[in-house]
Amino acid sequence: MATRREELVTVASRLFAERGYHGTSMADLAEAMGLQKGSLYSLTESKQELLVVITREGAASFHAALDAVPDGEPPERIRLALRAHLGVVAGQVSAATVFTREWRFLDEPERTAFRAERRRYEERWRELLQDAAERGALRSDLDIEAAVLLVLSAANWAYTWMRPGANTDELADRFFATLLDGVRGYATRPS
Amino acid sequence: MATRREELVTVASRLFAERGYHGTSMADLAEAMGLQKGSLYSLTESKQELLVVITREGAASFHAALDAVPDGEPPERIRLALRAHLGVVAGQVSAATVFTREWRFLDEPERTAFRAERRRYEERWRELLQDAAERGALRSDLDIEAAVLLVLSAANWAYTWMRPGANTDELADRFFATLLDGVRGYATRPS
DNA sequence: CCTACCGATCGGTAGG
DNA sequence: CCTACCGATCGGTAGG
Repeated sequence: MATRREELVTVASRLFAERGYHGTSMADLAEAMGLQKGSLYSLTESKQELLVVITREGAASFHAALDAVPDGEPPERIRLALRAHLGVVAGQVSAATVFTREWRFLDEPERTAFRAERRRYEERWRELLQDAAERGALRSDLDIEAAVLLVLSAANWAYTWMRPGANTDELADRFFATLLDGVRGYATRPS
Repeated sequence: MATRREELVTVASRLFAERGYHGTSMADLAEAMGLQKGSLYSLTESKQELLVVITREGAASFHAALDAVPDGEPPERIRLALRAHLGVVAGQVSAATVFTREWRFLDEPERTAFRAERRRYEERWRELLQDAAERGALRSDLDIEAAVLLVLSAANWAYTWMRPGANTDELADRFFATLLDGVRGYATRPS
């Protein structure tokens, strides 16, 4: 049973994702909530505050999903991490969209804090690959920076094509298989 | 020697990329041009018209870059196409950003036309990979859809991290190498 | 390219 | 949660 406050955050996620933060007015939000514009201010102190909570909850969701990935063989962990990330995107496409695309309209100091938080998330992916490489699960001459950027590109672009009902586990596995062995498939064997 | 009209389009690209279409006012554009707001209307008929030309020119640039890729061995062509795309992004980061992120604020019917145009561009990438696969340059069991989505993710996400002076040829080659042989590097050989 | 202006809408507030 | 309102700003226009 969602509170009106929770409903408002959900509605704001949807509209910010659809029309952009600056393309959404408080009047739009009020209409979607079935309220008068002035009444919104009993549920939030400002439009900006809604953006803050949506981006924070987005960050928390992505981190939590990664936290839940069990330990295990290095390359397998990457596959599960990819499943985790795409699962969050599909489960909350609007929030993921605001997190990825609208965060830049955060006022300072939240904007700077957000960037630091996102960097931390990307760092976790780098460590995931780094760790796999160090444990000999990846080719010895791997260009880790390029690989990380490739994985993050796939992860960060996903909100643009993700369908709510998509089978993200299967999608993640297909991405992973392509990344793991490449499109050519007869690479130099590891030395 | 750029005309004032051309200057305005360049300035609009930069501000739309920095602050978003709805986050940029005609007053902002006027200030950046050193004009009074009303004076802009001798250079453009509306703010929307600026968005239309920026996104159109962006589409034209990406297509032209792909057109200029010479024929050749299939996998090599993919590498050069990647260089072409990243070169456009680095050469016109602002326009590429507006093209990738702000196009959704196009009014109809331009918005629908834009989507069709972008789909055509993505189709060219699919054909590039498809062709390479059919000519035996890629592994026989390749998941082409996943590979195309991976390449397009890397291409479409590039505007977020690209630095204007970046060596895009080298970056493209590193992406290509990672994509070609994968992160593991001891895949099944093609049958 | 400027000045002066238009009606509409913006985010937000007061008082109930 | 509503009505009534605030000053500021919005994109755009008229007339020069």
